[in-house]
Amino acid sequence: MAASEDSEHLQRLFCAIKKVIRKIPRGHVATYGQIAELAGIPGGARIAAAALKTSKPGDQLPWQRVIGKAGKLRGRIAIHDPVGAAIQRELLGAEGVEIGDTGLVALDRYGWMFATTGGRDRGASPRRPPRSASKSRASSSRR
DNA sequence: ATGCTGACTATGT
DNA sequence: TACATAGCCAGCA
Repeated sequence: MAASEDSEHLQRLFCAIKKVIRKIPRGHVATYGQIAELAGIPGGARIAAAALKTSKPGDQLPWQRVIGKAGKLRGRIAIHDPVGAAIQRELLGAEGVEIGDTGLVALDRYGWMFATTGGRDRGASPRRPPRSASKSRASSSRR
């Protein structure tokens, strides 16, 4: 069974990753590491990325919901094609995911299994309107 | 068979 | 805070 194991292993890898990505509920986003971990590949964030890269738009994979741990929209399309980035941003916004002015997604609010499982540490107000009246820094941001 | 790259992440300076 | 380097796993040259 070793021979077929390899094939199955590869198939299972991509299949698991795709499955995980499809499991991402609407209005939420997940990170590569999270997806890889759920797919059975802890630390294989690049594998999840590779899976998306190799996959095609016909796979119904909501790659838009897959972002970096920093909340930054990653992706060859988003980087190489500014139009693609705009599309991703638009799609996420249509799902209810709001993006900061700098293009950052609030994982604290939209993070998959992060806001749903009540991950929030301490009552730090999960919903914290990010920027509002910038200009005056100082303020209490942090803490 | 060996090595580099890559849609990442964490740590160090 | 920002840039640079190391670690990680799989695909591809």
